[in-house]
Amino acid sequence: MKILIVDDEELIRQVLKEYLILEKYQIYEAENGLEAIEVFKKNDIDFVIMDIMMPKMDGYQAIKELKKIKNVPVLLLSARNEEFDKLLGFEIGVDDYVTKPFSPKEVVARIKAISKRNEINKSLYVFDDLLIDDVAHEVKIKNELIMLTPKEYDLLKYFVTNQNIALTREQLLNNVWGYDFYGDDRTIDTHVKTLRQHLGLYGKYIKTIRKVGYKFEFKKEN
Amino acid sequence: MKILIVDDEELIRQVLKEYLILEKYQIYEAENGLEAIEVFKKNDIDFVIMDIMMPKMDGYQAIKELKKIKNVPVLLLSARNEEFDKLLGFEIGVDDYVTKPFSPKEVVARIKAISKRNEINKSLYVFDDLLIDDVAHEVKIKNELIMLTPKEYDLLKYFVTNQNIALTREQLLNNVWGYDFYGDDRTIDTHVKTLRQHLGLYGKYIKTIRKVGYKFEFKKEN
DNA sequence: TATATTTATCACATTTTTGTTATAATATGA
DNA sequence: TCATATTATAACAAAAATGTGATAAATATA
Repeated sequence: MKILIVDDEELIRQVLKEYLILEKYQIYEAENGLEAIEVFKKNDIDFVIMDIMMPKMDGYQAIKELKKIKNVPVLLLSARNEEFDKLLGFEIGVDDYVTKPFSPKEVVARIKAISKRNEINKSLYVFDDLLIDDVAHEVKIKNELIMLTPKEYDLLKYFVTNQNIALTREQLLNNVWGYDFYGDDRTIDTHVKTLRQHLGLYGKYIKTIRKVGYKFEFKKEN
Repeated sequence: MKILIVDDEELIRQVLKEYLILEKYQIYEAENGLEAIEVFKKNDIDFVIMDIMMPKMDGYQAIKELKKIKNVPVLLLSARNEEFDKLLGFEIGVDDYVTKPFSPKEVVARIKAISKRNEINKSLYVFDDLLIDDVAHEVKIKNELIMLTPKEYDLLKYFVTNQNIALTREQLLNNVWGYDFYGDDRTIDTHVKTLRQHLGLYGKYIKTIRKVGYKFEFKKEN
């Protein structure tokens, strides 16, 4: 996980960095808001630790800009409670905050908590032994990697992100193949076939809905 | 479009909010039924996501009250299927539901689906223990899946979307079979027969109207 | 460019659904 | 009540939809 630390005090950045590296996080740094946006654009940052008071562009502004690019969790650092209070009025998406002086351990603990909280947001789908990890772009059954073709993967992903919804062939074509695809409906059937084969036991969770299309519906068996 | 999220768990509200904001919806929140009504009165809400189990005033009550003020589509969140079953007796206007734990993406997809439908073209029909969920394209009786053929399903859907209306065979042929169907009238009878069979106890709610056709009319017993 | 992989389409097999027919059951009205 | 009209039912053949395997076209990769 890539964390971006934004603070004008080098000492603070350094201390945090040390602690976070111990936790296996990958660290990026920035001295002010403008720099933060630069770094944020270039790297696929997962988490931002942001100071409010900074030269050039302050934390408020920076967070607003960052959120436009990608919605990441933000932990705010502020010198005093009053500073933070001002922020509340802005209703920027801040996930948590600590006031200076803080203990690095507290920061680490809070980052972990926030990360857990957003786990629902993660692109990880688990159906018993079937695991679809979209970040890693891999599918596993009983911890064994399943090799899917790109189309099969896309199709599966669309199915699991639209669980329990009857998907028409048209919908599937539009959303998996794209609106510019003018091929045959039956193409889907073939891909569903191969996908089911690859999914083995889990293939049956792709239900056929006659005259309509298909539906992914997982029901735990006992 | 303004969506009101009513749930006592902040995490759930937050997660849903994040996803729905990405879809450009304007979000309002409430922790319980009472608060929901407050917020609902003050703002011109277009859609409500409602949890059943809440302190102070539960979802049942809240929906009833809200519907008095303005008839908006409601998506229900419920912890378990049993909770939802209880609701069936109430015949409140619920348009769709998901059971926890749900995927935020499914909720978004369902909201989109419901929004597309107009008043007449609802997605969820409930008659006591009979449930017709058009998003999932399934029919349940006492929470048991009923297997219908495509024609039976279409026929049933046409019946329930035209409740209490005597439908001539011609109407049924035109609207369920299509205007280009030039077959026999008796075809309907056969499909009504099998549909009634599949609906078991609920089959009787498809009334025969001699010399005319059929009518779906549900009346709560006792 | 050659090779391997992936994708789309076709043709045929299999399964499911549908419409029709014939016959039974039921309702209606004289 | 009975004759008649109308609907319900069951069986079955025809039609339609989906599953499948083979193959050709397209695309990516070395």
